Amino acid sequence: MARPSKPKLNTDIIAKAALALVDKHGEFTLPQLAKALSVSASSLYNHVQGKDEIVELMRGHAMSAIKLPEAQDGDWQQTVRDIATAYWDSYSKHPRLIPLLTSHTVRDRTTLRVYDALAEAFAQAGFAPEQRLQVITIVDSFVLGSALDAAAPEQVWEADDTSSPQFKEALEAGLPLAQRAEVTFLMGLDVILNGLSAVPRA
Amino acid sequence: MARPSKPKLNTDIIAKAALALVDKHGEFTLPQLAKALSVSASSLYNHVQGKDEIVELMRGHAMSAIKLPEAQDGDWQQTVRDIATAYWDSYSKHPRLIPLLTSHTVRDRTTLRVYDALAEAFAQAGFAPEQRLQVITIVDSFVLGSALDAAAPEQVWEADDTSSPQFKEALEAGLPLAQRAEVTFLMGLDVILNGLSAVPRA
DNA sequence: AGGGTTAAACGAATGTTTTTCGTTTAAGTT
DNA sequence: AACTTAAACGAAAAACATTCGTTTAACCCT
Repeated sequence: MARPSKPKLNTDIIAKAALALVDKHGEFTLPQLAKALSVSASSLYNHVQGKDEIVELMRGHAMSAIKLPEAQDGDWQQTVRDIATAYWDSYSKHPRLIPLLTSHTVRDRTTLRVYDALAEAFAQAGFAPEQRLQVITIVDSFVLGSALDAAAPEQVWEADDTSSPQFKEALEAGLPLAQRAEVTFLMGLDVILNGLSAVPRA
Repeated sequence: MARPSKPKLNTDIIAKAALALVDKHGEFTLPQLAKALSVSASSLYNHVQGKDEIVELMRGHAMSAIKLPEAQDGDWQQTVRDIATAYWDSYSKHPRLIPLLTSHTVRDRTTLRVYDALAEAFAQAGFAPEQRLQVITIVDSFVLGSALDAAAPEQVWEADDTSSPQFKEALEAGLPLAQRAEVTFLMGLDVILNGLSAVPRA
């Protein structure tokens, strides 16, 4: 087939199809993707540089859902909570994508806007520039780590005979998986926000 | 060549060589690894099931350095800090390994012992079993997220013209990369420990 | 001591996967 | 109308993970 009247592909179509594969199987290959799009694998290279770029596109797609709260004068804690939650929500809609993202550094604009918004909120909270990068990193690390945790299936922690009773007890008392990740994330976020409010401003 | 008088390989040798490759390049392939060991790729299969098992071996190798503090009666915060720091130290010695680990669930004993130790400390701190799993997860998520942050090269956050002034300011004021990751981790850990101490015990 | 089984290397071969290249032809541009 | 660019394709190259059959040393057992 030669050039079609209407292009069959564009980066958006590619990203969406790849994301569907990752959601379902936790990974994707170019032949798979090409098949899902009824296209030859080599055709993909008319739109992307290679597989890595497709991963980046998926990040952008997953992150595009982020609705950042507009800057508020009032409660910086609530603002940070809103940003971090929106961030986490986007990640956790596609948990199996996250492992693919971690090998790659961020260049996606939507993602970078999150840091902008956090920087503004923390500036408003009175953190000096030197501290600002640190507290942003702390929140970012926690969000990412929590999302990874959400990605891992329940059997992450398999206690065995040698495990401490305190650990086994905790495992048995744990919430059902469905809520666990989100509830724990929200609790951890509160813990961090609480802790941050006690940090002396340089 | 037939069977050699002295085996050229064992799982330890393989893990160490693979880890060296990952430290240097962020990934590894069996041909690469075989070459580094002056061995044919197929020979590796006499010692491991496949590539996945090599990743698990690397996890074990990286984690084997963890020195858990023996249970202390006194200060649970210090105990948790010691555990989390030891955990983070092990991870961050091989930052580029982490992305490879995140797609895999944990079965390594050394790693599981960390959760045992955390469970004991939090039990001592008065957290009920239902809360215990949550606070463990919070700390675990933060450690993992921070280690990932350490893996990302400095250009993680590349401000551009559209970035907020508060963010650019923060980037410029940031610590040099060498210390940044560790200092920020320790600060975040303190923030979390502080926040946790304020959580009402169920 | 000898005979049989296991272990550990190899090279060759298989089946994927990622990527490149040349070809075709439609769309857009001057 | 001619030229350039864009978007599909198939063929094929390059790299990877893995399997298999072969060789021979080491180990175990009468």
